[in-house]
Amino acid sequence: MRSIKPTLPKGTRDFNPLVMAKRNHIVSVIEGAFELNGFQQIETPAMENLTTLTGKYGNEGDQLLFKVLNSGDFLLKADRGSLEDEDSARFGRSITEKGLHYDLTVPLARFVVMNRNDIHFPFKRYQIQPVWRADRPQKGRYREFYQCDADIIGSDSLVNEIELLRLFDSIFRDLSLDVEIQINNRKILEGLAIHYEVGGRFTELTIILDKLDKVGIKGVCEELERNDFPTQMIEMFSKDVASGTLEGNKALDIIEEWFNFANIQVGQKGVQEVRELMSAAASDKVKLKLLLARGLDYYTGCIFEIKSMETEFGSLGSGGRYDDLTSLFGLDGVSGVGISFGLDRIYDVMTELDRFPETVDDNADILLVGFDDQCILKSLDYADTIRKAGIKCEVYPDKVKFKKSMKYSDQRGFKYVGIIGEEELKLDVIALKDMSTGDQEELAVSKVIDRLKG
RNA sequence: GUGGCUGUAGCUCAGUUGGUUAGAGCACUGGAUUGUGGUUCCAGGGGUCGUGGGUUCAAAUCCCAUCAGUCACCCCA
Repeated sequence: MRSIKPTLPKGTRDFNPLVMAKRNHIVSVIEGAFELNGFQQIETPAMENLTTLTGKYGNEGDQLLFKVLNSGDFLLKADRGSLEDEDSARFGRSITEKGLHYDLTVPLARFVVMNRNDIHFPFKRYQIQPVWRADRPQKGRYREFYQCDADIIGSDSLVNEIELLRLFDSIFRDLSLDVEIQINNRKILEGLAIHYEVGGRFTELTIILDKLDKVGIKGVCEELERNDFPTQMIEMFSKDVASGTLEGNKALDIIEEWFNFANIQVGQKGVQEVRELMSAAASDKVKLKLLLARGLDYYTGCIFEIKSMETEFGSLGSGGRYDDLTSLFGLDGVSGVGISFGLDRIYDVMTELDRFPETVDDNADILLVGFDDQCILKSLDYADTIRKAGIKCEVYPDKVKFKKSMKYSDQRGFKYVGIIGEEELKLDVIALKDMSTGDQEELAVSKVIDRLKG
């Protein structure tokens, strides 16, 4: 038979046992903190209807959705006209109605609306699941990756933002990662857009402004020009950058003055919120970054972003408040705020910095090896006894050359091997070999347990 | 969607100005050692040289196309 070359879809990965042990370590830290803070776990399907997913992430986002071909004879409902017109988007819509979820927040909104009668608000939920994006993969970017989300729905108190900031802080502390928690507020960005007299294009504007650190003032102005922002506005902006009004601690005061002067109320509200948050955050990790614009389209208030202080990497987490997400599904007046941890990037950073505890990949403590069928069966009995004492125990199932089972136990990293041969069987003992020293001793099973527990 | 780099054994890679039967390390199997792992020694299996075309007496090597991977941009966790 001709064999098929084994391959993985682009941007996906297998996780071997060692990798899983490390990933589980991260998940258990995050999950433990979520639980301690009273978040309750939910899970939603890998697939959602495209009507649920599309139009929530902006144009770019919609293009990055993985779509699932309709089952059965999908050509029956296919829009043949669009095929003739070579309109892939329209044709695609006619043969797909499901897609893999792009994040966990939109499914949450759908969940909340569908289950509103059974939910007690404020609803604190957490969710740890893979998400899929049809992006070009590169370092730290995958097409399938895990997000660990904690959200609070149905409360617009800033206390929630404060709690989530603390959660960010404590989790990254527990993972021994030094990060900066950058915060900003979309309302300030909106105010800035009004100040620069392009109120309707504030997301677009602020995404460009956000690149100031990266491409400099010249690069930003060029991009503003390319996107047809008014020349007057660009001049005003470069003047603001030159005078330093958009950076540093004084910036907030100056921007507030603009907002007061022109009576830009959104902006004033944003400044007020950020002030409150900064003073309550009680962590030196939290940094105000006035031009921070990143995050999905649906954010309306505070936005958060996690940057590693120790390595160059994309963001390790993000979050923000969204006021209107559930209204898209017909439920008004339910505001939510949430944060998300990027498991895969945290893994990559921790691997690069070698931050995993030694103990993450601890294997079973003892392997039992029998020489013949009778010995192997007897070792199953021993194994039961040993496991009842809370010791991880495995039985080698095959009758093979002893050397081979020894090699296996060495490779798997067992601390002890329990050998059961004819002699041992007769005396009802196990020849217990300490794999690190090579020492061997014949002991009754109860003594073996004592030894391993001690 | 745009650009750079790379495709040779399961993995990591070497392969000279194009030249006979394409190599190494690791991994795997067997043996030295039939009741003892890690070290060592010996032997063995394993290849459409990404794919298709072209140049040539001759292509892993040169040219073209294509596919795949990867990195960067865009955007994002």
